Amino acid sequence: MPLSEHTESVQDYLKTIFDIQREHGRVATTALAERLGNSPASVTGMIKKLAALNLVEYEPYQGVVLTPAGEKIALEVIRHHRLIERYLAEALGVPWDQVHAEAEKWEHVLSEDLEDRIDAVLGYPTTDPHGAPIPKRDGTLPPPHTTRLSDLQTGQSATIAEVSDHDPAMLRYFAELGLRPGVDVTVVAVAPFGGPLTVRLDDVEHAVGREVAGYVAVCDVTPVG
Amino acid sequence: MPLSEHTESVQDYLKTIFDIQREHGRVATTALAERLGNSPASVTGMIKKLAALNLVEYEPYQGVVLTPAGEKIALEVIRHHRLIERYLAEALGVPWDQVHAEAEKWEHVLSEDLEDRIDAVLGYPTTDPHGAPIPKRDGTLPPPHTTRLSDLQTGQSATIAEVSDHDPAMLRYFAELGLRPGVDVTVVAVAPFGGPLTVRLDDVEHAVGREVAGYVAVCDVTPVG
DNA sequence: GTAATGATTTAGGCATTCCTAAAACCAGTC
DNA sequence: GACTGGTTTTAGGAATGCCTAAATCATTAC
Repeated sequence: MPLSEHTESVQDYLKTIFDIQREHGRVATTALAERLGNSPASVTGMIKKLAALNLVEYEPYQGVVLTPAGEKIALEVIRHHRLIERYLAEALGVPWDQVHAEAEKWEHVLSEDLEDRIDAVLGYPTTDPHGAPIPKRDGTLPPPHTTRLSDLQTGQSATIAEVSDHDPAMLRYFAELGLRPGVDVTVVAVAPFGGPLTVRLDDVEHAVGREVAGYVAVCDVTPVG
Repeated sequence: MPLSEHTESVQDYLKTIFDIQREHGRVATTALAERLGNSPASVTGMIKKLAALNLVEYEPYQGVVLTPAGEKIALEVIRHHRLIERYLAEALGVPWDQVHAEAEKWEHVLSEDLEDRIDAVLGYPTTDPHGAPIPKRDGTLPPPHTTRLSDLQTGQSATIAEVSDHDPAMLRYFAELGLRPGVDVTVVAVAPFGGPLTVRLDDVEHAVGREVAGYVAVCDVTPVG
């Protein structure tokens, strides 16, 4: 039953299914294959194994959904991942845009005992360095953010709440811009049809009042005022 | 060439071969199999692979010796292992007799960057919590200790230098006795034929002057006076 | 010198997880 | 209702690393 009973592969599949499921509901084989960097054929094979373990519900050609058991494990893996990201950034000074890859490896070797120690040393944090919430030990996770930068009108202000860490290049881009969780921004201009927008960073060190443009619209935000 | 080019299995084999080689010179298949918990047949198979990679010299029926390339990797793995043990004990408060198992998993996922950060946070330590020396980045490692408790005469004093961590049960036993690196002891009695001996612990908290008997003779020591 | 004993290797298999190529399926278009 | 394009699954295979059982080797004892 515990996390450590499953292979790293299984853990990675469940974690990724959870991620996609939060965005799209049912998880298609191809979407999963793309995110994992495996071929669709391989994914089909593993899906059958997960279904046999009662970790996902699988209807051929219809994609998968996590069972409660699968979701429980996914949340444990994600908790490990985000706690470690936070720990690497805070205790070891790893730049926040580089912690993801490292955590990807460490999440699989973290014992429950060490998880508790790290959690305590950090003072029981609630988010990782990208702003994503850390699941509680009991599997509790707040609902996803509902507003993105692209939802704002020109002139509106907001606080960056969470930055996606799926694409390393985009993450580095955000880091260079100074666009990280906690930063206040104001929308200066919006391209038509939901294209790139320009924002003013209100209180970033070295960049007060600086304006940046580009594909920053995918950030989750908490609107201000 | 770098450590991460090799599988965890290969890393474990090289590390273990290095360990045994330090004690016994040439490494027999059976000795390796026992230490790794694998069957001798499996070990033969892997040895052939290591030989093909030029990491060991292998003469059938004659055991193996590490090549310079193999030794380099072994020392990197051991450096990872001991640095992590030290880190777990010092930064996360893991009891010193329990760090080994945890480090066994973590050693394989430590990047060079993180190795440097951990090394710096610890202030560039030279030994792990069992008293074993941490190889330097360039692969330097001091020669093994030459004196064991069992080499001492009744009445002689010494400082515990290193405690073997191969057997978890024995390690727990040492921890319970308070017999850890840095502790000063005096030999009170010696059984004949190199059997168990009795020592007085001179400066252990809660145990000043306490005497313990049993198989404590395997500890490495630095004789005093 | 030969025979027994223990160490080592070979032979044959199994589990995991991935791959490519080919077949099957599904949905939207004409 | 058949076609077509994209999605998904099946079929067949490869690499890794482990196992047991059976042969082979080396050494020690007599």
